Amino acid sequence: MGSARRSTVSDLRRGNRALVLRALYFGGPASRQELALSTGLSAATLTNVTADLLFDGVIGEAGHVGSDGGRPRVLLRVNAGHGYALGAEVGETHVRVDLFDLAMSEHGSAEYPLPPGEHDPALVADLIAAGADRVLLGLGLPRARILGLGAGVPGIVERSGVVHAQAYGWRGAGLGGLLRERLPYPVFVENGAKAMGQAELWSGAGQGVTDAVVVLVGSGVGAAIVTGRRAYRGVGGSAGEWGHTPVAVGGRLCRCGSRGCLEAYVGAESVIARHGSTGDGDTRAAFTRVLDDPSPEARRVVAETVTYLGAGLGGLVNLLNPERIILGGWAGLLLGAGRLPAIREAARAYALTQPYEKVTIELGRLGPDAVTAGAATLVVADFLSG
Amino acid sequence: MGSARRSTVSDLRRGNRALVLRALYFGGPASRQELALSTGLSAATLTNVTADLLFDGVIGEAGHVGSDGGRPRVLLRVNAGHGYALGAEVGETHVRVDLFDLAMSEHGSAEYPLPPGEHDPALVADLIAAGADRVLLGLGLPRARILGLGAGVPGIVERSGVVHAQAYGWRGAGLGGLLRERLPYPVFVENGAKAMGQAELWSGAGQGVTDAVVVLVGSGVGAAIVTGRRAYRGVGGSAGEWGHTPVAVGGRLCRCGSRGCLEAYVGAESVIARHGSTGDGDTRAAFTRVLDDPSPEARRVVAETVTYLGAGLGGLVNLLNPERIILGGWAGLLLGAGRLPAIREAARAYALTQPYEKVTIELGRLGPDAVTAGAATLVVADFLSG
DNA sequence: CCTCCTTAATTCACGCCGTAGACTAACCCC
DNA sequence: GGGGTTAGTCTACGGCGTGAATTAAGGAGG
Repeated sequence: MGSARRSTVSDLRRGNRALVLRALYFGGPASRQELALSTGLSAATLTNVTADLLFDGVIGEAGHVGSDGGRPRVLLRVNAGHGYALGAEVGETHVRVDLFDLAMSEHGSAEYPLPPGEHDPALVADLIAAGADRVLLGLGLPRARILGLGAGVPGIVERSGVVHAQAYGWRGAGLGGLLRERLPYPVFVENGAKAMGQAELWSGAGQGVTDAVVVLVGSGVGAAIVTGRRAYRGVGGSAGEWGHTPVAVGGRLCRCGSRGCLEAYVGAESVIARHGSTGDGDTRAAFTRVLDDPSPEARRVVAETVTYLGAGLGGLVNLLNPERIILGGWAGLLLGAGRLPAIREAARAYALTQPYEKVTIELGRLGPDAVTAGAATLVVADFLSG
Repeated sequence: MGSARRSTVSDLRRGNRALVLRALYFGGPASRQELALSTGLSAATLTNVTADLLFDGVIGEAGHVGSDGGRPRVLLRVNAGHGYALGAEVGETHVRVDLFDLAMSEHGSAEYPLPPGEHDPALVADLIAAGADRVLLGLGLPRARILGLGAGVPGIVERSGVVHAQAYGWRGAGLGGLLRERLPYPVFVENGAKAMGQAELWSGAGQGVTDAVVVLVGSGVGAAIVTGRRAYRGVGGSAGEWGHTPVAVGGRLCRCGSRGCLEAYVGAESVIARHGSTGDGDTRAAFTRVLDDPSPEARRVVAETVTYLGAGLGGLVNLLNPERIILGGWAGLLLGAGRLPAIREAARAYALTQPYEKVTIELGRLGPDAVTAGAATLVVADFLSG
């Protein structure tokens, strides 16, 4: 953030409107009275602002609340159906688009397969646009109700929506621009893992928390650093590349070419390889086999994985002093399902006492639509701040 | 940051006033014309706001600038002498207070020794207050010109000014409160390393940069993560504990009790110990001897140190994707003086290409008053934002 | 049923703000 | 010294949030 701009007197209104809206969105139903307290605005202003929001249908009344001899307070809440956000996921083999309302409830889904190895940006944009059209078809939503579309993609996303993803051959693919040409509503593009991390804070294991790190363990290892409920991007949009943090200088060779990366110890494929399993194509099944294998050799590999993961987490706790760490990603969830206490213990061993006491380490709670939900939160975040 | 509050219409003025002031402070002298462009405010508002600032003496005119046939532009600049900030440093053996003007030029200094091993918070607060009084004595500054005092202290500082520093036996020392009881102007307390990091961005090797990591290598190893020109604190104020990031799981024993911490390879004492020097008390001299020792054994130790430091830096680059990394701390400066290219090369080897291309790794530029200067920037930052 | 009390929400007059557009100031060139 | 050009100021206007007064909506007590 360079310089927060606030200039005209009507920006003031916009800002206060957003302030009230956010208070209602994240703080649940509340009366004008409570809102005045939590936002610091005067009762008079609250009447004005809420009148605006009510008129626009953004919020609605939600019953009264008892009185001790005075006029009862009218509860207000965000009208979940006032706006809808589209969330898209660009995966290895498919493109998927989900429709969410403001409460992040899903209202429709569309999925198209991608031809193997084919990730032409224009084709991807076409499929996303087609999915958006299809998912909206039949619902009869006026266009004004569609707040926008967020897309979660692999690789590094610059601020403008330009994407770099080696695996897809994208070197500066202008996906944001391509989507904006095709869609009549605002478009947001973000790295899928970062979007997912934001989703965990909005509707998963990080509800109520504003600063956290969401750790994603799959074949690769990554992290989404979330501050102020928003994914931290860094200067080029690549912040959160956690997998290639050196945890054993001169250690195991990593697929990135370096040595001793965290991913070379904790990534699913490394675990499988260290166990000596043959890659039969189904990484997930192989990983589960390692976890369930009772042989001492397998137990050693798993224990080592837990140790390295804990070391990595300890480093994160020390460096970032987050309020919560959320372990996710398919391998992370499988590993954490039975071994979360051991992971916590390993993290404690490598973290300093002070910051470790402030953090809670939890498992991610979001299902398979985490990426699309996260992408949709980009849209909702924009709606809530402007 | 939870929720940015902006409510009344006069907060709007305060915000715009601060916006203009910051533009002038960080952007150097500028005409109203240029300010209108850079802040987005209208020319009329700029006249109003600058008239206010001129009236208060916060800014002043700084000559005219040529014209190509039109009215010449009047340059405005911050009046460095309008306000003064006190910066205090609480060291192992002394307490020091420096006085800075808004341009961060030093205008006076006072230093008191601390009795060996004696760090009673009330005593420290007394000495800081005495130092502040002494440094102000004779300058005849009206109290309104003193914007406040910032204190850089060891350990973990909570938001309220409560300090935890094991080495000093401070467990929740209420230094902020103690200072506020003694001083008639605002008080800010922050970890010394974080304050120093902020200083490097304001007047050192990070000028013009808003997001950077300042790495401090001495006997201990730490980092100050600076985003938006402010030190990142984390949830409990302990963010930036970089020294105990595991870089060699199961490796060398660290004084923190864990194994394989970065500090156990890069910290000055570790370097000296690996070289086999005897600790003759003067760590600095011993460290320099290792650096200058031409023996193959010493060269190996130094090369190893560079490698581990590079690995750590690579991890930071990947995780945080900063715009700049500034290497500081006495040992960091000594090491970097001759070996910065090697350190950069080592960092490149452990960082991913994309984020490494966005970062520049530089040596810190601030001298011995870095901590007091940094502490004073806390005061100035407050002045500039409100 | 009516009155009094309490609390929530609204209305109203006021002062302040930023802006557009008209206007003045200050300089250059010829 | 007149025309041209650009910087900065002045004025009228509409919008905002606020405090104080006012209205709305219920409970308690008789």
